[in-house]
Amino acid sequence: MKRNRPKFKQIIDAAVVVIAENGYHQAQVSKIAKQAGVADGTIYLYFKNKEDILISLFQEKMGTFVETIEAELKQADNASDKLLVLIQQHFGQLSDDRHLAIVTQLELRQSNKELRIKINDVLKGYLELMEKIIDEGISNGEFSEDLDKKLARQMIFGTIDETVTTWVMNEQKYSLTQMAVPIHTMMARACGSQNIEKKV
Amino acid sequence: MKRNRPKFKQIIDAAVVVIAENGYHQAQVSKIAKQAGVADGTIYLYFKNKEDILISLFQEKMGTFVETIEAELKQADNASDKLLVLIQQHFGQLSDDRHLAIVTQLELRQSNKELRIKINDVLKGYLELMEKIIDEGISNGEFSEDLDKKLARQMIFGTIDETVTTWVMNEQKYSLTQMAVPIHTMMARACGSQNIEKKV
Amino acid sequence: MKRNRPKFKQIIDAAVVVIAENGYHQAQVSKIAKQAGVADGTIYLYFKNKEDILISLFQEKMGTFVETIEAELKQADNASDKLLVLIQQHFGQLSDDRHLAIVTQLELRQSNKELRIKINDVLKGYLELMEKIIDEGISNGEFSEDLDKKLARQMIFGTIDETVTTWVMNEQKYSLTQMAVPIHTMMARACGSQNIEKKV
Amino acid sequence: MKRNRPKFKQIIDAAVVVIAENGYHQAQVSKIAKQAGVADGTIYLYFKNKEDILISLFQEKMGTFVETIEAELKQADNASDKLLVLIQQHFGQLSDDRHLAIVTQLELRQSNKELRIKINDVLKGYLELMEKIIDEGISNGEFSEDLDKKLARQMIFGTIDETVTTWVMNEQKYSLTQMAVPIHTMMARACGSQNIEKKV
DNA sequence: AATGAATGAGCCTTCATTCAT
DNA sequence: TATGAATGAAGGCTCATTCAT
Repeated sequence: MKRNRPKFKQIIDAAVVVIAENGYHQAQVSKIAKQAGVADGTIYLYFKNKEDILISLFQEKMGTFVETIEAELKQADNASDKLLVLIQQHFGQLSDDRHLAIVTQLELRQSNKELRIKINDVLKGYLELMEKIIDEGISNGEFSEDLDKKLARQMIFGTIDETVTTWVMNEQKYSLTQMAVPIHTMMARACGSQNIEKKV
Repeated sequence: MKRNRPKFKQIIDAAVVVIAENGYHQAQVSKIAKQAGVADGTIYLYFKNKEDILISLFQEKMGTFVETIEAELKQADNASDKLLVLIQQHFGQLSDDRHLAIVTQLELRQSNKELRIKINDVLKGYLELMEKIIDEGISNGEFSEDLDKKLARQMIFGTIDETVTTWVMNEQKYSLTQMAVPIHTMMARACGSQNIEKKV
Repeated sequence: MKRNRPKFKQIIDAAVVVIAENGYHQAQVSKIAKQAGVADGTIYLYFKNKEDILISLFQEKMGTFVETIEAELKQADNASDKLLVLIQQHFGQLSDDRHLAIVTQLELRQSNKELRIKINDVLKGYLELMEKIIDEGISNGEFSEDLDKKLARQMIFGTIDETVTTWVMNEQKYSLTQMAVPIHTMMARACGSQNIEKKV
Repeated sequence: MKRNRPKFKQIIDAAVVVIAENGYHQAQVSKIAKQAGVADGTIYLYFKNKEDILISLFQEKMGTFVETIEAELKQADNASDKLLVLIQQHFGQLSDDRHLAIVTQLELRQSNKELRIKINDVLKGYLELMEKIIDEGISNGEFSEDLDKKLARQMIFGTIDETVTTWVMNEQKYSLTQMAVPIHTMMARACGSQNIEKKV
C-alpha cells in the first residue's frame, strides 16, 4: 500500500510547506519534489497527478484532525461540553500547525470546483460529527428542541471557519485558542443551551 | 470618469455571467470581451488588468448590496430586528441574482491571496455595518454586555456566508430566504438577545 | 478563413523544412515557430494543435500534388499514357521538393496510427484517381479485362511509393525521374497493356 | 549466448503482443516486462536498450520468415513459380500471425529513421532473395531481358507490402492469401513472363 | 475610442534506464 | 541472475497583455 510507505507522508508534508510558503498557484510539482528530497518523477509513483497530492493531503490531515477531535470528545459527557472540546481542538490543532492552517484556510480554496467538491467529501465526516453533537443536545434537552440541525451545523462550522480564516489573514498575530471559550459561549447560547443559563 | 461610462458596467456584468457559467479559471479575458460585445483590447481601456475587473466587479456589486441593506435597515428600530433585516436582505439579494451568488460564494474565492485581501477591503464596510448593529445591541441592553464585538461579527458573517455557500453548492435547490428567520433566531440567542426571550 | 492568410502557408512551409532537417520527433512546435518567424503562440491561432499542423501540411501539399497531376493527365488520351504521366508527375514533383519527399516518405510515417488514418483519408483522392485510370484502361480494352482494379491500384501505388522511399533512403543520390519510364513499362505490362506490345 | 536463453524469446514474443495490442508509442518497456513476466530491469540483462528489443524482434521474426520462404522455394523450379511461392508464403505467414502483421506493417514503421535503417539491413536478405529470383528469370529467358533488376525488386516488394498493409488497415477482414495468385499474375506479366502467356 | 492579431513565459507528466539489494 | 524503486530531462499549449491600425 502506497499510503503507508514513508515517502507518501514525506511528499504530503513537503506539499504543505511549499503551498504555505509559496501559495497554491506557485506550488509547482518540482518545488514539492525538491522540498521532499525526491525526484520529480518519484511524486508520480505515489500520486496519480498534482490534484491527487492535494486531495491526499487533505484526506491525511483531515483524517488525523477529526480522529484527534473524536478521541478528545470522550472526555466530555454533554453536548455543550463536547462543543467546547471540538472548538478548542479545532483551534488548537490549527494553532499548532500554522502551515496547515494557511493551506486549509487560504490556499486550498483556490483550487478549482472539482477539487473543492472532493475536499468537501472529506469534510463531510467532520460535519456529521457536529450534527451528532447537536442531535445529542436536542435529545437530552440541553439544546432548544426547535433547533434546525443542519442550520446549527452551518452556524458552528461557519463561525469556526471564519474565525480561523480571520486569524490566518491577520498573520496569526493573536492567540486563536483564547477565542474558543467566547465562541463556545455564543454557539451554546445560539443552540438555546440550558447549561449556559445555569452556569451564568 | 471611466466608471460612469456605459461599457464599464457592461463589461462587469459580462464578467459575472462568464465567471458564473464557466468558472473562475475558465473566465478568460477574451470570453468576457465577447460576452460584453467589445474587443479584447477595449477591456484595457476601462480596466488596468484582469484583477482590476474582478475587484471592480466586487466593488460595484458589493456597493449596491450594502447600500440596499443600509436603506432597508432604517425600517428596523432595534438591533435584533436590524439583524433580521440584514440577514433577510443578504439572502434575498443573492437569491435574486443567482449568477452573482455563484461568483461571490464559489468562483471569486479561487483568486489568489492578494486579490482576496483586496476583496476583503471591499467587504470591510459590510462588516463594519454588522459591528454597528452589535454595538447598538450591547449599548441598549438588547445583547449581552460581555459579547465580544469582533467575534460576534465573525460569527454572524461566518454563519450567513456558510449558509449561502451550502445553498449554492446544493445548486440553489431550496429556498434560501426561508432560512433567514431560523438563522436570525440563533444569532440573536447567541448575542444573548432579550427580545427573543420576550417574543417566545 | 485561416487557410488563406499568409501565415498559414508560412507555418506549413516552416514545418516541412524543420521536419525534413530534424526528423519528425525532433520537430518541436517552438522550432517550427522559429523557422516560420512567428511566436510559438501564433501557431495556435492557425492550428488547433501540433497534429493539426501535420494534417494540414499533408492536405495542402497533397492537394497541390494531386491537382497538378490531374491537370497534366489531360494531355494523355489513353490509360497507359495517363499512367506514364502520373508516374512522371509523381516522381517529378517529389524530385523538385526534396524536403517534401523526406517528410512524406520517411518522417510523416512515424506519426501515430490516428494521424496516419487521417493522412490516409487525404490520400484517398489520389488512389481513386489511379483507379479511374485503371477503369478506363479496362473499359477501352487497353488493359486485361480480368484485372482486379483494387489490386492493380495497390500495385501501382506500392511500386511508386517503394521506389521513392528507396530513392530518399539513398539520400536522393540518383535521378528519380529516370525511373519513370521503366517503372511505367512494368506497370503497363502488369495491367496486360496492348499498347506496350504494339510499341515493342 | 543471450539469444539462446529462454527469456530472450520470451521478451521478444511479449514485445510483439504488447506492440500489436497497444501500438508502438504505447509499448513501454514496463508493459513488455509485465507481459513477459519479468522485472523491468531484467530486460536490460538481455537487451542493450529498447531499440535493441525492436531490432532483435525484427531479426528473429524476419529470420524465420525468410528461412521458411527459402525452404519452400525449393519446390519450384522456375522463376515465375518461385515468385508465386514467395508471395503465397509472405501472405500466408502474416495471415497466420496477425499480431506480427500489425507490428511489421503499421507499428514498427513509427520508429525513427535510425531504427528503420537498421530494420532495412535486416530486410536486405529478403530483398536479395527476390533479386536472385528475378536474375534467374532473366537468365533462363522467362523474364524480359531488359528488366531492371533493382526496379523489379522494388515493384515486387512494394506491391506485396502495400497489399499487406491495406489488408491490415482494413482490420484483416478479408482473405489475404486469396490475393496471392492475382498479385502473382500481375508481377509475372510486369516481368514479361513467357510462362504466363503460355498458360493463358 | 476601438480593434484583434500577435506575443512568449511557464509547468505537469512520461518513461527509458540505472543500481542497490 | 533478478528485482523494482528511483531518477530527471524535455515539450505542447494557454492566455493576459500590447500596439499598430
